[in-house]
Amino acid sequence: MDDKSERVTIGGLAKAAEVNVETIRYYQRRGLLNEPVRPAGGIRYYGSADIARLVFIKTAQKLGFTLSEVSDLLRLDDGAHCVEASELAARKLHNVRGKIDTLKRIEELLSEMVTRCHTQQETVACPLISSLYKGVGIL
Amino acid sequence: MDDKSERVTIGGLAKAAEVNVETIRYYQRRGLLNEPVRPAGGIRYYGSADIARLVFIKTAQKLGFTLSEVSDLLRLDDGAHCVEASELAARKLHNVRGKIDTLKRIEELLSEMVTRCHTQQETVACPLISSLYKGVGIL
DNA sequence: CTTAGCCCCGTAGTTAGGTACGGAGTCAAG
DNA sequence: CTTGACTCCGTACCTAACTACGGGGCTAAG
Repeated sequence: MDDKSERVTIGGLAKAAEVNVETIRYYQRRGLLNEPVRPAGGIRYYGSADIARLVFIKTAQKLGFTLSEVSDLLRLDDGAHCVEASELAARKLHNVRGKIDTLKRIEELLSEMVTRCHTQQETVACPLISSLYKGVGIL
Repeated sequence: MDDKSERVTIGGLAKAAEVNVETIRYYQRRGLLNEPVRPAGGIRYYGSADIARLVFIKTAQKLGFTLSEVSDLLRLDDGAHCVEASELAARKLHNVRGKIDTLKRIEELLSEMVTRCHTQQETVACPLISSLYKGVGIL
């Protein structure tokens, strides 16, 4: 049980979680990660729970949660708030679906413009530039 | 030909293009819109070309172009650079498709998590929270 | 015991795209 | 000719999530 993942310095924690040292401090200032007690003029030591917490944060971020939402999720991590947590995720999911729809519409528009530029037959002006001046309807 | 869209003040231009006056000034500072000459201690007047330019900027932005890309597009608007413009759009399209793929993957993950929380049968811990601690593979 | 390499802490800067503020000058209606 | 709305200009502030810097202290290896 002499695990090296216990008793690491902030630099070791940063390496283990693949984040910047400054990022860790930033998370501490934001209250996402707590600062271990500092032994009177010494340095702070971190353990595997801190690494796990950083993994949690990074994962949630990858899924599109903001740091303030990550705070909320961490507060809901007490074994009694699964419903609230999943509601938060459901809202995020809704939000993600909206973004997908918007991006699909953009994809349509862009690919049509690119195609028209490519198959430029009789056209005088650049179809892409003209479209931008004309504006796009739904968006 | 006494069109009101000629000779409008910056406030009128802002109203016509539905942007903030400060935004117009910001675009001028960024070189996206030029400042008409100011008649010695008087005020500047704008015309329909300026409105068109703002429409162009807003449309390009909606399609996901950054203001610096919008600058590029405006520079390519001389009737001789359709190819370059469409290449820029093609890169953006590629980029949009990448974003869609990522978001679809996120959608999958989130909806699975939400479902597992909802149909929580024998599980002890919240499936969502557990997943966040475990991390997600591809992303 | 020295010294290189960390750690601590506070503050400031970065990117993107604006938004806000404030004092001085100007324009147009009444 | 006054008054109220608007313009001009510079500078500062905003969000989000970091990233950088710098002076001073501590720690571990040789």
